[in-house]
Amino acid sequence: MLTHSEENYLKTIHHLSEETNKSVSTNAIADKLSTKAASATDMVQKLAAKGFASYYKYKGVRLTDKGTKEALKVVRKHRLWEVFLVKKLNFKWDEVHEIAEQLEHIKSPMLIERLDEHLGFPKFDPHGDPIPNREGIMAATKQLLLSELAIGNSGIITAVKDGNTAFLQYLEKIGAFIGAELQVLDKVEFDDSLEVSINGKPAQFISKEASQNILITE
Amino acid sequence: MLTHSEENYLKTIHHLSEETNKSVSTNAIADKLSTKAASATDMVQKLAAKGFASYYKYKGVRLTDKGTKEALKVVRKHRLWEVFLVKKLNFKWDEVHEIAEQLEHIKSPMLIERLDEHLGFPKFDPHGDPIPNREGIMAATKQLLLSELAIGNSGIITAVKDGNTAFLQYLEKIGAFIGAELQVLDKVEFDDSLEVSINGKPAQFISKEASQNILITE
DNA sequence: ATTAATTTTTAGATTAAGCTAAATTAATTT
DNA sequence: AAATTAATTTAGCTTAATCTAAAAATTAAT
Repeated sequence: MLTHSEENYLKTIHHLSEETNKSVSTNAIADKLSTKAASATDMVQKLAAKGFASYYKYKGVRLTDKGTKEALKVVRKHRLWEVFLVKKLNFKWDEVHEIAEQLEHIKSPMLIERLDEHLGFPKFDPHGDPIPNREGIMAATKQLLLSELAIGNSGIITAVKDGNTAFLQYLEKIGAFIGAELQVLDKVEFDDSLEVSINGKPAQFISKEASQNILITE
Repeated sequence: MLTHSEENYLKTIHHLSEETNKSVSTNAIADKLSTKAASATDMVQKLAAKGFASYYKYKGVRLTDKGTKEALKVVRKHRLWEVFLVKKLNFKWDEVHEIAEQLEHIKSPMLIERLDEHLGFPKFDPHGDPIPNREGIMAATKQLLLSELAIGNSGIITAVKDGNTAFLQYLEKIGAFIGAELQVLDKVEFDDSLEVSINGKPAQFISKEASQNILITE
């Protein structure tokens, strides 16, 4: 059984190596966890001894498959709790991280499965990050801002960055629901607004500000 | 800020002295927490040093007002999470204790207030135990099933377990409203039905099934 | 390619929580 | 009331997670 601290280290190592797939330095870990390098070294050696990571002195760490699996379990819990806090308890998306940092360590496989069901098996958390499923598999697609989508390309709306009421009402008005397919038809040079079609419906214009607040996957 | 362990000790001391109002022995605490008396002694001294308890060697502990306040906060959290698990995640009432033991230590006053609201400000947990409010005040009595009430005793109807329409209509017909006073006059051995008076009205019979679906406080 | 600077590890303390075994105090029995 | 039993506390050890300071290895710079 993993301690809170072990889980935090696994999650951090996973996060730091996710993009690059390279081994992670103890200093980077210490920075991320606001602790000291000496502490990170200690823990990394412990995780390696338990088979969660492979580690060579002065060369950094990487997670083993076993370690990755555990890290993804924590990520899954963290992100599901974030969805709960936002969707059910009406927290703002930027208020939930610290509470989820605590909730992610609750140990009960049944709890997390029931929570997942209760939330309707969400695929993304309120920040747009994908939620790993029970097996640790998650949507591989990178999240983009609508504003980053090239002309002619299309994607599915997965989340909004700032979910303030006025913005959500605006989205509702133009039919831009979570899950809707959206294609960029053209960009207006003048104000960086986008001409888009939503679920094949007739074209609409979306302002630069709005397009930087809508998250999609290609 | 209290540690998990400190919170567990406060809760346990509170629980053990709740009925009798007498000081609690370190052995009783150790038993309840499945730990050793020596550990309980250590912690009790620490809690006393921090002003949460008053303790005299060989004489046992009692909580100070400050300690009681903290203990009740933990109890409030525990019981609200139990309601959440049963009402929202469909756990059975006897499956929730261990998960709530973990959830009760999550630190976020805002979280617990939002949860309370989300659950509709419940007054009792799924076991019938009263939930302290934000100020630590709670209904003095535990909820019982009507079927658990002894002959001659009376109580106030506070809730029903399964509130299906047919049952509520039946209750209405016999005048058994929430808040009504109900006295058990006799038990029928044959089918375990109860002869009761409701708000002093002429006697009625309530089936075993119905009596196991009505919650009362004495 | 040495030297200097930086990064990383090791060594040794510290704090919190727990344990066992021994010592002490309280309670019970004769 | 003294002796025995039981309850409680103290002393000293252990583990996990942290820290600081010193040592060692790596990287960068002249």
